Amino acid sequence: MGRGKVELKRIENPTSRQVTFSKRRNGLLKKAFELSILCDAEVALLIFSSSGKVYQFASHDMDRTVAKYRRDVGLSDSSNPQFRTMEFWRSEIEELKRSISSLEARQKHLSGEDILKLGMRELKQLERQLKVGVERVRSRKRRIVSDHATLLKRKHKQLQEENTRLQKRLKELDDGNTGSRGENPCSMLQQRILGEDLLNDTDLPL
Amino acid sequence: MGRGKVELKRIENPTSRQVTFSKRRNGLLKKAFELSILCDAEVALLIFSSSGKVYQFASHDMDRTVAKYRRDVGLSDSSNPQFRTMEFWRSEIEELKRSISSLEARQKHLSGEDILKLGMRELKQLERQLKVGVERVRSRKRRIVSDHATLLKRKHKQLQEENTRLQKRLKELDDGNTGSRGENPCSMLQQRILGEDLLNDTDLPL
DNA sequence: AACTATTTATAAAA
DNA sequence: TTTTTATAAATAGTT
Repeated sequence: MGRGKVELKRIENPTSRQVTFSKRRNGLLKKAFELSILCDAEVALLIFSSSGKVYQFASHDMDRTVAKYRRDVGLSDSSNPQFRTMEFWRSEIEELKRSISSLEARQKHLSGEDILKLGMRELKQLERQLKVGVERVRSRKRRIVSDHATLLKRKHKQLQEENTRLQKRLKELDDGNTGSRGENPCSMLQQRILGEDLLNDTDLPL
Repeated sequence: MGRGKVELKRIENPTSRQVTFSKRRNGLLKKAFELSILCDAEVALLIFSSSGKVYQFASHDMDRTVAKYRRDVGLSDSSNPQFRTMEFWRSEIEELKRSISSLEARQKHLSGEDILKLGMRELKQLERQLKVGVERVRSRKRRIVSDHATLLKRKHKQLQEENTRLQKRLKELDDGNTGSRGENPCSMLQQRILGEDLLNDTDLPL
């Protein structure tokens, strides 16, 4: 990504190596951050410049992530003195994980996934529940639209009133100053400006 | 870098989150590797997918790099192994609880509850998803009924064939032994008995 | 640190 | 997942 391709080997020129390090380090840290957010991943990144300076990113907590890594990869010292306490927590966690599994299963069912093993009775119940959900969502949507329409009507009325007021005032001025006929162009201008102001927050995000 | 800009927040769609994770993970690992080569840096990268799978890159050696990091940064109490473990479990539990909360919230939304704070866009998406769910459930129901009908047809055919066979045999016996005419009541009996047997498991639980 | 011409990465779709 | 394609991002070389 740049004026030229670069081959994958240590950059010999110390200056450009330093510059490249600075740029790419930032890029890498940024991307690590993005990955953790976008994909809900746990990411830990350690970078030591050749001069020994540290740069780091940890989505959760460096120690936690490293501990997790050690657990997954290597040694498990189950002969720990506080093994009992650990066991307690472990079971606590197992229970939480079970809760999550069942919630996730339910979630899938509600999305119509993983329903091959369900019987007719469960399917009917599921369909009923989904219909209720759809109806509630629709109802809420209707309500929002309706509320918004009411708001628009009110603003519209205000606009009309203001408009009438303005035109009246202009006509008074016009009649008082000159005998010229026809619309005063300023009335149109005023109307437009006022309109833009009042309409500022009337957009319904669809 | 793609067909569209993407905002920095957790990707809600699980499929595209997985796809994105896969791509970006590879990208991140590649860039970590490149940085270590090009700039002669020591880089360690740990990535845990939300499903718990680990991916790692270490230009030198994970433990060495982590140890170096601890020397530079973590001189605190957190280097105590027991403290670390405790912290690890604590944060693990907190994260699980957070997951449960968010799953429960999502569940409520899918049931049409707690949707007052959702905007029009979210509501639309929710409705779409619910409709997809309903359609999938209906489709599955249709499939079950259809399969069941097929099964019934097959059994029915078997019954008819068996019936024909039995009647023929009875007629042969009848013709050979007596000159009496009319249906032999036993044929009806046989048919019923056989029928009950074959129909044993043909009930569709509705 | 800024500026672009280019190369890369990747979002969306298949 | 992997491939393809259109675009968004990153960044190499330059100022």
